[in-house]
Amino acid sequence: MGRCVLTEHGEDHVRERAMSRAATIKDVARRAGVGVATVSRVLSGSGPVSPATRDRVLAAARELEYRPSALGRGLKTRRTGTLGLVVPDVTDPFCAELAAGVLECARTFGENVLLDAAHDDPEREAEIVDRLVEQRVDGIIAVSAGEGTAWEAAMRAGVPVVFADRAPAGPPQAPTVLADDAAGVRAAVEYLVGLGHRRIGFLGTTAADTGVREETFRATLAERGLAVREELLVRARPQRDSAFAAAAGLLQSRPDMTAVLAATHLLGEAAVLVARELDLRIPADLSVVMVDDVPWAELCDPPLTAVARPGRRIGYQACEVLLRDPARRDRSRPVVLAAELVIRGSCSPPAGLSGGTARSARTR
Amino acid sequence: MGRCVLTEHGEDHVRERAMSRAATIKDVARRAGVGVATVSRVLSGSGPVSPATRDRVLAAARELEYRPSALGRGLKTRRTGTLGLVVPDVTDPFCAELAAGVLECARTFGENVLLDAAHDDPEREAEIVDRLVEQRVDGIIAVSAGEGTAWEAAMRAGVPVVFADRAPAGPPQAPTVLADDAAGVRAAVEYLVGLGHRRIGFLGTTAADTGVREETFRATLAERGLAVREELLVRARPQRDSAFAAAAGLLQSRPDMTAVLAATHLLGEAAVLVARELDLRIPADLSVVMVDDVPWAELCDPPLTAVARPGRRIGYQACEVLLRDPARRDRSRPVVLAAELVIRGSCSPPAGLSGGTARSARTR
DNA sequence: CCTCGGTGTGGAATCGTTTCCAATACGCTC
DNA sequence: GAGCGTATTGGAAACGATTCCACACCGAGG
Repeated sequence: MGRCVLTEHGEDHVRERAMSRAATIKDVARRAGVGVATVSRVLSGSGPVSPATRDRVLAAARELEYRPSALGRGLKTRRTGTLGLVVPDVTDPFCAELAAGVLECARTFGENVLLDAAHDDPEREAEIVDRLVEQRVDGIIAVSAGEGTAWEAAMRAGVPVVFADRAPAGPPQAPTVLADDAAGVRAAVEYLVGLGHRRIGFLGTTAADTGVREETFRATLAERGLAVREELLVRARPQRDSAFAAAAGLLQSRPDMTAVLAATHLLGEAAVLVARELDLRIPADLSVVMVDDVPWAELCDPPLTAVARPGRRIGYQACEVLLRDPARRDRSRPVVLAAELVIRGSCSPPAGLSGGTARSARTR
Repeated sequence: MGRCVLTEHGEDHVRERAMSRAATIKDVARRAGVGVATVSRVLSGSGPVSPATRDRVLAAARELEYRPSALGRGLKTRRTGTLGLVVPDVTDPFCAELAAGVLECARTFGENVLLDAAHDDPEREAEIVDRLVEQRVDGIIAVSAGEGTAWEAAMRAGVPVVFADRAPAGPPQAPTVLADDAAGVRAAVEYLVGLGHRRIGFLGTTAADTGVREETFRATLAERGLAVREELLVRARPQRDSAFAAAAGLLQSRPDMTAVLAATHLLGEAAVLVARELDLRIPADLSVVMVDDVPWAELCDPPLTAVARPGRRIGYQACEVLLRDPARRDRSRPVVLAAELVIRGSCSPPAGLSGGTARSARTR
């Protein structure tokens, strides 16, 4: 038939593609000599089909390289097989880990994931949600920054929402999956206090998400009979430069502080870098604990003690809550996943206790 | 009208949502007393509409909280406003950075991004591509692991593909955006040689993507008149444990090696950790350079000298190539973005030259 | 011989948009 | 006042799937 039998198949494809566009179910039906309904039945595995017809349809589909269109299907079935994931920032290791969890779980359900980053901007977040609704996603998983209004709109539009890692303050009633930040911070503070620290600093953010961390910090100190010294609590905006400024301010002006708890890995990074700049040795001059056990914690010298929050599992579970058993989704309180204090080398008893050298915080 | 004027609006919404499902263009048309065509014209801004009608339609749309369905629109226009992004692993800082670039650019074009991770598994990659084609994405950006066959299928199906960061070996002819790995590695090797190093190790991977790095490593050594010593070249699989094993093997068995180039940040991490374990001081006993300037490079002690590859810009550009001017996309050679050697504190002249202390590589 | 209950099968409606095309009305010019 | 271009507008046909419903066929039971 063709001049070159070996490449005939390939030529076929090229010609078909080049001329008409992608094959539709109608093309398959025609080629197999059956009706579209039958093709649909074969491909979706529903309804009775005789083995002979099935084979013909399957063959036709293969020959045409037929791929059902998610658009056509979604229009009819009202499901897109896609869900939305909104995070503050993909390059944040914690968010990335969470996203990996979502991806992993979504995959087991055969769902796709539409990702976007809101950069802690409520307005941008609202716009993203709008677009996700427009895409008719089957659900949204959100590490939310803004207030609830955007999410309320989504839920009104019939799109289920699950919050991950951060519980929004506002009214939107939606299932939530969180890390047990309180327990983590409590463990960290108690660890420091147990080592003998009395003047412990706190680096937090103005964003809502470190709120419980700060509260727990205060509460634990109080429980242990230690006064909370307001001048040791500093808050930064969630940007890198702001974190630095905050850390610099705290470390420079409080020479009697012997330990610091960074409520965020960005703040932990800032603390480490500023300490190095100020020639403060960790842990001899300053003990450091950080929330979020990002990969570099172990690479630091000394390796950083940190509160490990299970980002991947949070993402996985959030996705599971969203997709499994949507009926039971609405009632039920937040899922809380354990956080764990990973003790490494960045904390020691304070200088006075251990007999270490007096600290030298020269401001060059 | 309502018993409580203040909440009437809200009740309206609830009732409408609870009963019927989301408003369609037909609902808007009816409410505004116009035809669907007119609504479409108003909302998409095409065609002439009288100001009065426009206002009525806009009002109706607002009252109904109407959101056009991307499904219906996509079916008709053959564009989904969504593109696919396939990376090896979202939690990898470089991939995350690249993804952020894609997100950023896609946003300026009003496109959504469907993300998935192939985990360096060609089979999985093929499956992902299949799903993206089924979703009828407008294009795919790929940091590909597998051979070209999956990508060929996508392109046959009419989905444009752009490769980012890695050029696939196979036949699939598609635009590509790369970092100038060769220049980066060359700069790194020359830097080490310039410092006086003669016995330089290389940690690479079995994956194809470090191929040019190894070649350039060899070539640069040769140019500088240095023999390439095969026993100093080690390759690991792209998993963490394999990287460790490779680093351990190299550092332990080659006590005369004075510097090492890690072709990957995972390998750099392994090198640093193994060196610490072996009580090798960096840079006194061993100089270390790594490809990919991940955030922790600066946090290391000493901070790591690294080849910075512009992940974000690669992603941004890949997306731009995909979306802007699709005609000119096909011809034209790969876009190559500069990589830069960022010199920090992990390299110094070898011990023999600088008069440093003799190294003590005890294997405890 | 005639119903009856299945089994396969195809036609046609439907999902929510865009867009072509025809129809209407309006303001001019001649 | 007729003719005509132009500004608006609505109806209807796609787009590509699923699915309801009707129909044909066939062996069994009355």
